[in-house]
Amino acid sequence: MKYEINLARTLDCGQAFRWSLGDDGFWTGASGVSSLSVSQNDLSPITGSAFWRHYFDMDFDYSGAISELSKVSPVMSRACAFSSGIQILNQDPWEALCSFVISQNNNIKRIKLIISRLCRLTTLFPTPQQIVDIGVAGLRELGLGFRDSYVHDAAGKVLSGEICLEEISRMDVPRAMEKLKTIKGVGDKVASCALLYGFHRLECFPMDVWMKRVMSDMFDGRSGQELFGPLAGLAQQYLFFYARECYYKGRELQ
DNA sequence: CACCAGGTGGAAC
DNA sequence: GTTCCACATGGT
Repeated sequence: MKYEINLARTLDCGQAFRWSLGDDGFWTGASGVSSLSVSQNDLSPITGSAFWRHYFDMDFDYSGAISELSKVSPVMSRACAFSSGIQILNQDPWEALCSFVISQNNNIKRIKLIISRLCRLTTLFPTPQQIVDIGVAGLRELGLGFRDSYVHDAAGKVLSGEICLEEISRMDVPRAMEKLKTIKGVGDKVASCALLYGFHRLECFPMDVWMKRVMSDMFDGRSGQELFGPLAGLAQQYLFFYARECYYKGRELQ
C-alpha cells in the first residue's frame, strides 16, 4: 500500500499546537521564523523546501516503521493502519518544551488558545528572553493559570544557561530527562514530550492518562519501551490518536 | 452549575 | 517509598 504523510493527522494529533485548517483546505502555521501554507492536494511546498522537509520528517521510512510496529500485535496493527500518515515533527526545542509545560492538566483546545495568545504578542513564538520580559503577572493575564511560574522558570533557566538546549540535544535520554526535570512544572510526561517532539528522540514514550489506559487495556500493562523499542515514540503517537479517535470513541474513558 | 483537561509539586502518611 | 490534593481557566 502506498504511504503518504497525512497533514490533518500529523498537525492535529496533539504534538503541535499552532497549525490551523482554513476553509480553503490549506493548513497554515509556523516554526522558527518560517511560515507555511500547504494543502494535502499539493505537498510541494514541503517537499521542495529543505527546512520544511526536515520539519515534517519527510526522509524517515514511515512505511518500514509501520511494518515493524504492526508485527507487535493485532491491535497495534490496527492502530498503525488507522493512524497511518502521522509523522513526528521536528519542532523547535524551546517551543516544544514551553508548549508541553502549558499542556499539563489542560485540554488541547485551551493549550492552543494560550499559545496563540503568547504568539500574538510577538508574531513569532516568544523567546525565553521575551517570556522573562512578559513576567509571571503578564503570563497570568494571558490565561496560563498556575503554569505561569513554570513557564517563567523554564525561560529563566534557558536564559541563564542553567539549561542548555543544545547540550540536551546531545545527552542520552535519561540524562536529558533528568536535566529537563530540574525545571518547575516539568515531570516525566512533559520531559518525554519535549524530547520526542522537540528533540526528535523517537524512543521516548510519553505516558499520559490516555496512554496509561491504552497500555493497560491493549497491552496487558507492558511498557512502551519493551514493546516498541526505538520506535516507542511513534507507536505512542499512533496509539494516542487511535485511542481518542477510534478505540474509545463514544465510550466513557473512566 | 458541576466536572473535566496529553500533570506536577508538595505535604502527609 | 506511596497517596492525596490544589492548582487557573475555558469548554461542555
